[in-house]
Amino acid sequence: MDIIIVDDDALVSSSLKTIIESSDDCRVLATAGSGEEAVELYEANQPDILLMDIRMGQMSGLEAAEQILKTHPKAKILFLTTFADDEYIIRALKIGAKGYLLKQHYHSIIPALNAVYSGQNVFGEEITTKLPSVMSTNSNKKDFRDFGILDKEFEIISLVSKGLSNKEIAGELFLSEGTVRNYISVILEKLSLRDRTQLAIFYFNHLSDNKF
Amino acid sequence: MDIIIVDDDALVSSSLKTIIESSDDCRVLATAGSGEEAVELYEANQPDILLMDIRMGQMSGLEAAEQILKTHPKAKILFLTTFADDEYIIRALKIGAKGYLLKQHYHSIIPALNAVYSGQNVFGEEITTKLPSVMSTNSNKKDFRDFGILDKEFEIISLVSKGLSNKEIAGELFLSEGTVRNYISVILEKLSLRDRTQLAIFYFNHLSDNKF
DNA sequence: AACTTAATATGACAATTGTCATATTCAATT
DNA sequence: AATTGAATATGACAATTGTCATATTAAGTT
Repeated sequence: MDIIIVDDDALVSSSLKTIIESSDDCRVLATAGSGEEAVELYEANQPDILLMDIRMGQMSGLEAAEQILKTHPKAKILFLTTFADDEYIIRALKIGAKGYLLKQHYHSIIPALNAVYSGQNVFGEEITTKLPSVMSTNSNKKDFRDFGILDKEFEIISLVSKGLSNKEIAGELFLSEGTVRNYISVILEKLSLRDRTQLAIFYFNHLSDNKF
Repeated sequence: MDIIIVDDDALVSSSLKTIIESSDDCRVLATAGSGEEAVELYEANQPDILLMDIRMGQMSGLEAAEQILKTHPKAKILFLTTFADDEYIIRALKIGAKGYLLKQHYHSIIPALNAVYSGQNVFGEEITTKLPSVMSTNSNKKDFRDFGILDKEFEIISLVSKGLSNKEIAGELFLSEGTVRNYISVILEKLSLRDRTQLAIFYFNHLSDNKF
């Protein structure tokens, strides 16, 4: 299958090229260094797959993709980036990209290309867990520890996230209401949040311990 | 890589087996015909990938997956079905499945398996186009309508669930702060909730726990 | 024109919430 | 015994929130 690689870092695109051409049935038709160039090269070469970085100079990969898909709705565009950014995922999906990989996993690039070529959509491991409204099954307060959240604080967070008021939480944990308020105050500070509602939302976005 | 196939239709699983074993690096360790059997076989064989139908006799593929992932969080489970149903997508993602394919595409099964094996998540063509809508706020409207929630109210709910204050919501929707308060008051009444935090929780619960 | 309805707004009010500075208690450490 | 440091508490305060009763306005409808 024919592939075009787009990345503003020439080192990246050339090593990608090496990796990809190590597979018999992959050919790299060209490499581009910008979104504008990507559009041109796509027109000229009509590759099976366009493998493109998202963050680039002036025209982002997303914009380039949008433009290409406008004239070639069947184009298979696969994004490749270092970060798993929620905004990007959603936008990439909306635009109609065939997937979104992380650069780190170079050994999984070839299988991903094949899957896309055969009509599938492919997403890097970390992606699925980040989809809004979708939470991974493995619960962990490790995430919270990363923010310096203590066990007791975590307990309070999970009660807030069940919808309890301060008074109710106090009753539940045999603390005074004021103490609970203090805890929450500290928690919000640590997580740079403003109020208990944002806290609950944060909890739901980071955890899946949810049984109500 | 080692694979176990689960489908209550023996014809399907045997033809899948044939397809998969046509690839040199795939071995089918076993085939199961029910969710219960799938759990047992997984325990016994620890395959690299479990390829499983969603709709089956009494224990659905989703339930079986949930159970397996409880004890084997790293299990790679790939669903395979005839329908692209929103509910299923959400549920499968939430559980932690590695993907979701459509039975129609025989030729793309092997590439998909390879991609999953190498750590990617794979979704059939039709899936991705649905994902954005599934993730977007629109998808839940229906659920909320069941509670008599109007469009305008839903808009406010989703802003509350993003962590905005009344003032911010007012700014966003060009309403007065008081009006927003009134709206929320009505919403809480309709959903029998007490405050905005419970509302956000309710919202998130309906996103992720969307019906079994 | 008169009537009705939906959407929006206001003001008053109490309750809850979050912040902060300052205790108190108790256990561990020196 | 004295000191330290956590966990917990208190009170004062402002801001936010939720409730409610009551306008106002614009858009239909009769």
